[in-house]
Amino acid sequence: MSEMPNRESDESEIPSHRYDAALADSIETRWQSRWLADGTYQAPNPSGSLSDDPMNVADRPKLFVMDMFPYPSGAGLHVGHPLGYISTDVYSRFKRMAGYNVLHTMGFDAFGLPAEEHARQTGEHPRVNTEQNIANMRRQMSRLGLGYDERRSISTTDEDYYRWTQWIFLQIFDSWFDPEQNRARHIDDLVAEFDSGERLPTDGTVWADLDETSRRALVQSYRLAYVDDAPVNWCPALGTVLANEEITTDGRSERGNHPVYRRPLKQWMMRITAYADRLLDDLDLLDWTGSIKAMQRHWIGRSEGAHVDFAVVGFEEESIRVFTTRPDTLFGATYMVLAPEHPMVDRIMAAEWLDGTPVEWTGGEPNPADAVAAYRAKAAQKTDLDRQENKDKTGVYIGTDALVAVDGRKIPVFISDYVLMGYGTGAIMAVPGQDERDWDFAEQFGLDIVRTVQPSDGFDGKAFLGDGPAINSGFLDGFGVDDAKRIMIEWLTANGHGEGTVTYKLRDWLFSRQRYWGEPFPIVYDEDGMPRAVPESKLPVVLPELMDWAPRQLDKDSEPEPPLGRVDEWRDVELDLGDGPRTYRRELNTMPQWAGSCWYYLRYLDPANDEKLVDPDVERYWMGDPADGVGGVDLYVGGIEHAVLHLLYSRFWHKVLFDLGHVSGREPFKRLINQGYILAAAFQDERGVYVPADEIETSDDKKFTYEGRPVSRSFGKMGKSLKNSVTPDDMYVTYGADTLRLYEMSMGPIDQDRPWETRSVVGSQRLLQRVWRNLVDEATGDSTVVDAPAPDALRRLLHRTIEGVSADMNALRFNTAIAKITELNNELTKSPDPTPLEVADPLVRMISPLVPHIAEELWLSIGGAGSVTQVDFPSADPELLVDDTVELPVQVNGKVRARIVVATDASDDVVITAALAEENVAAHVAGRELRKSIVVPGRMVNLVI
RNA sequence: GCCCGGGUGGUGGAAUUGGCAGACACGACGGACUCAAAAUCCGUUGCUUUCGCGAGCGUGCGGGUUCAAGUCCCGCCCCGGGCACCA
Repeated sequence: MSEMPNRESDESEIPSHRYDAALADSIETRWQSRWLADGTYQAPNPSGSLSDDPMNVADRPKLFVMDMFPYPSGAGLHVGHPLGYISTDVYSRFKRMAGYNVLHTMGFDAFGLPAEEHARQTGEHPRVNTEQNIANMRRQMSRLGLGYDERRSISTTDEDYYRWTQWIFLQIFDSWFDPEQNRARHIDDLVAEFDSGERLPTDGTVWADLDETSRRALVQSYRLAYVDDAPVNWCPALGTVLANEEITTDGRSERGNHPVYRRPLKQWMMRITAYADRLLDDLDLLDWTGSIKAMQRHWIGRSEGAHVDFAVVGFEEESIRVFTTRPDTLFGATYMVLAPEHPMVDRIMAAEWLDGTPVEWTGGEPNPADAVAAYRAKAAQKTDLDRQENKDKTGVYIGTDALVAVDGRKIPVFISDYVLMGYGTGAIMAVPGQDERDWDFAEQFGLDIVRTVQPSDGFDGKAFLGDGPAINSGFLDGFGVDDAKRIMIEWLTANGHGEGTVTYKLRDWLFSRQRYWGEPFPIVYDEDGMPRAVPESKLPVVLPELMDWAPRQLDKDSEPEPPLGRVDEWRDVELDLGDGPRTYRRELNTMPQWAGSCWYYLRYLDPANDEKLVDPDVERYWMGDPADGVGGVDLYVGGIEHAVLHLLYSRFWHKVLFDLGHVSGREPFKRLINQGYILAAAFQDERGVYVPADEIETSDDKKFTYEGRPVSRSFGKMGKSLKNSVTPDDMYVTYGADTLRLYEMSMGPIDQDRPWETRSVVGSQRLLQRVWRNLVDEATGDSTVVDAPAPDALRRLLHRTIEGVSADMNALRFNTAIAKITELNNELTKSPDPTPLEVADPLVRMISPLVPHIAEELWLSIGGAGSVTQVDFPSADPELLVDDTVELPVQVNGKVRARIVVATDASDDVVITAALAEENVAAHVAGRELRKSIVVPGRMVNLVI
């Protein structure tokens, strides 16, 4: 205590050892230094470099608790950011005290666009700024008392880290997906199977007849990471291509809201579609919320149905393949639609309109070719937003008809933009009777509408989507939808006109970016332009220093140009890949920001290992779960915004690593919680411009003004854009970090959004002040705790509190845990007697996960040994949880009329007799006959008259 | 349109299995202490009614099941989030 600042009162009469912000500050900073020096939060590994104390592992169960790591932004934290971090910190501390070996650390997702944009503005290299920001965030987090194992912290931009990101890429590159075994295997296995003839190439080529270059090209086409010349989302303003997931629904970039154009480009892709079923099915194994599972299921978009082939009249060798979920409605198909950009359109459109072609089918053009060209031009001009807002059906006939195999009918073929090239086969059979979109189109173009399912009685809509007996459907008539589907698929298969199949909305993952600040690919190209892996021994492929790194400002029609192409001496490299030293050209794209965040949890486990990604023993210990073989991080907390991107990519990589034997379980994150956001009042002036929320004046009649002018109030996510941020530093100055932690945890359930109210923070400070005052003399700073037995009632309350707080903390219900602690402390406050050690000791242990600094100080004060972060959490004596007597509410006809106190083990008769003896009960019964009486032991009595 | 959440005092929220609705806190009001203020401590605080005891009403709305419903069932309304011409 000697180093405590002397704040003896002069005129003011504030006691010198009152728990206020200044005292909190001195306690907090002192303990933070101490924890750092002592390595208080270090978690031992079972083996390897962090296995300093193997016995600590041997006799304790493990728990791996993780937050979604942040991007090290330059703006610093506001009080909304650490909500999740405090939750995991409290939970980790509680579990550590409950006997677990807890791994909890924090890293930084530091590659990505904002660092480049900052560098573009300042001329400073991204690495300089990134490292400053990381240092600043580390400082802010440690000031909050977040207990991390700092030895395990990583940044995705560390060479020692991205070396392994590149290594994983090579594992994926050197793999293919075996559909029979439903798993990834090494690419050499594929070559061996081709060599032996055990497997035949799916493209119909004969392996033995291929030369070396063709063989290599064939193998490329099987890899899980492959180069594809595919239509991509090109964003000239950002100078890069973007993944589908990074595009908003109105066709703009999620970052910066810039226009995005579709264009074909050679890009790296990841074959995530191969894992669609496993990504879908294994969701059932996870303890995640329903909504996030629903989002992933929807994103994967599995849909069962059939492929059906339609012969094209006049083109013997062509057939149109469609995907449908309703093969049972084939008898009701009255026309077909191809996507406007479907490659078959040019081959099968007619030269001339047939006589009698309705003029509205021709788009007013003299021949099909002109109609198609005009329609395509018009469709290309529509933005995705137009298509969403205006769902009127448009299209043109291409002059050609197709044959419905099942009954030989001839039906016209249209193109229309309501059919999307990117889903199914880009072509549909249109069944207006059972599809609303087809109905609209058929009405628009005067096409036949045939119902093939009998609508239910009273149905007065258009297309009927429900179940019912098939009609107008030949051999299907009378069957329900499910049976009819099955029978039709059997017929299609038997007659060679199609087969049952499954389609997904999930697309392969576009994996390359034209950026500087990202992981370089460990790939070089030979003179044939074929990608070759850089040998493992040459990793990492280090990102070259580059001052002219900024992306060019490009226009819509320009070629994307990767910044790394400007470093000539890096671009060309001499390597020996087994056939002598040769010159190769490096891959110049970099990986997307998702790459580093796909696997960081694994590196936390064994951050210094330079032999392996992670030692298998260490991985099994922290990730393993012998019970179900699923494995994974025990608790992962982060924002809902990563519901499909990060969490789907990460699961995909983990499954590949699992298939290849590098990890022991099938899933990376066993339990996931999405924390809510902190909302705060935001104010807009009459122009709608946000004004600083901390300069608003509130008049007596609840009107808000800014600089004398009226403003309107709303609530939104705290942040810069709404000008409603509150910084943690302000809170430290006024209250201290423990108060801030306590307030954030007491606001409500962890997964719920909550409005910030600075004026309410004082309630949390008062609790800490009362706890302090119940244990410490404010004038002298000495402990007032006495070693005397607690009164029986207090002892029983203590044990009930211990029981409740343990249960709440286990279930991450920190708000109710705090309420229970408050109740116990209120009893101490009311009591004129000094606090017995019997109560003070467990009280300090109980508050320690929530408010570790003041807990350490009080622990020292009451004579506790060591750090309170490492002692046992108190446990309740079961005998003290039951009382001899219990107070029961007495209801008459369901309304409470009195309360009685009876023995806990009183018989029903005794309870009813006691209830009837109550004056107010007797008055309500009023001599009427008791028809029924219900006694719920320990809860209540209900008398029915 | 479809799929997830949610709706409880002036405010944030509590009620783990159908069993005392409103724990705990903020705010407000009253009191003690003080020359005074702050801080602290004590008390009141869902609405209506009553001097009081008490009584009536009350968990978005309308029905239902039950001795008993915030909780279960049916039908709606509103708010938030996600997806959306996905065949």
